[in-house]
Amino acid sequence: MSSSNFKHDLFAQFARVGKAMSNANRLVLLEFIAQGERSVDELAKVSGLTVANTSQHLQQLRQAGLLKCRKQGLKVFYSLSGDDVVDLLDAVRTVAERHISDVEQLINTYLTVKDSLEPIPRAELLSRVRDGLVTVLDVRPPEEFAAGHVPGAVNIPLGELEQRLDELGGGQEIVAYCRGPHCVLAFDAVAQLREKGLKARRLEDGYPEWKTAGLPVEEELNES
Amino acid sequence: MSSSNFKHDLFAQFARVGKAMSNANRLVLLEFIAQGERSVDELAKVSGLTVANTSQHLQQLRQAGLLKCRKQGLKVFYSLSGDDVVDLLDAVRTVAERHISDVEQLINTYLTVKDSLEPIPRAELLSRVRDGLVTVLDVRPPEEFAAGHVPGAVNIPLGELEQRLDELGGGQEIVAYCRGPHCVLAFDAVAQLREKGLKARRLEDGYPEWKTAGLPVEEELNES
DNA sequence: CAAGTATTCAATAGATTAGTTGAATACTAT
DNA sequence: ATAGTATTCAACTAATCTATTGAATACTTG
Repeated sequence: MSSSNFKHDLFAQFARVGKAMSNANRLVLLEFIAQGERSVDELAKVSGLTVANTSQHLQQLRQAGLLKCRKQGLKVFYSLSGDDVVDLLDAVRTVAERHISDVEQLINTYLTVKDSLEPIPRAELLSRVRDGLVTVLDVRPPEEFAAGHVPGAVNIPLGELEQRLDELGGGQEIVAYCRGPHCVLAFDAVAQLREKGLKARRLEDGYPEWKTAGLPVEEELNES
Repeated sequence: MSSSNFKHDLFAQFARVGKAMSNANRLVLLEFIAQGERSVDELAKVSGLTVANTSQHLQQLRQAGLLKCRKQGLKVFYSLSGDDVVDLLDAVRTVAERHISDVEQLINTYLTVKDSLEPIPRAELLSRVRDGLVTVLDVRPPEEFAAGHVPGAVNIPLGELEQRLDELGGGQEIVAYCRGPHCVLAFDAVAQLREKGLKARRLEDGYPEWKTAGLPVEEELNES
């Protein structure tokens, strides 16, 4: 039967996408790349992998159709091959969150205060920002912030949060966000702020999701 | 750093979902189960795997949060753990279709006539069915048809299509659908019908997607 | 052209996965 | 109880995947 061959071949192709997402390190890489294009050595640094290993993972992701790359001079920049990849990442996260009990457990164990896990929805944030009711905190590194961020957000990288607490206004609720829905930076930030007695929550998703949803974005050509 | 452990653990959980979808046979099983709950031996039959092997794959899918199961008497019935799994499957398909060139190639090679690949969108079908402009053909087995189908659809399983061609009305355009967006049955049906000189297209998606989209469904309590 | 840097390639060892086989378990019906 | 059926478990081999290492390639700069 030729059709059963077709079917099997077709599903084998789909499985390549699954296989690409079957490794924690590759998912970490994807999450970073979802911020915008990144070079191999940047990715190796942030992921803690060796350069050769990073390169191999990136090639696998590319062959599975999740990434594209662009060579400029010495460097090769990888980026998502389309917005559908962000959707795919979110679909994976959603299923994992809802149906794998270990995920909920993990998040609960990590966050000392249980309700800091309640994230604020995107739509709600926008209106509250306009009303000046909340301070939006972007805890990503300045480079990422400069490439695009939620309008009106204050950029304080996680490492500097403790010293720069005073920039966060007086007692107003703070909404922290970073890369993706489960980027640890935002979790850490919320945990730190709450330790200092401030009202803090996480944004429902991260920057890539915000952007993909077509919500307004601010970009800076010269870093502040 | 406790946070990097958290991050790694969390992504390892997400990777479980990817791993579950990293095997062609498991994807085939998922596609069948997306129709409705199925017992292990049914699934073993349609997938062509041994029962033990099928059981093992099903358990992996369950541990990854994609399936749930229910025991009734001797049999164990597996079903998707939620609609989010249908979304996940679609996200995988979408990425594969758009970004893996082999997929396009495969579909082109399989379908002799190139434009039979152009599927008709769901919304368009509904209005045309109401106007009586098209005949909708459901090529799934009668049991699946009985469990739910697109309103007004004619059920002719693929094997009987050749003998029952006369039931498909006079020269009207035929829209075939079956399980999922890439279920081979629909491709085969379109190919067969076109060979006989009939106007035939595929529905954009399959029955699970139709149902998940909240579109009207017809169910039969006693099979026709 | 030579030196230096970013990336990829190739080879390898250890871990993980897929599918097979045969036996064990859990339930039903006689 | 006993026989029969559906499913799962356990053990095993072959194949595949991950991370490491060291070398090769491609490009820029002096």
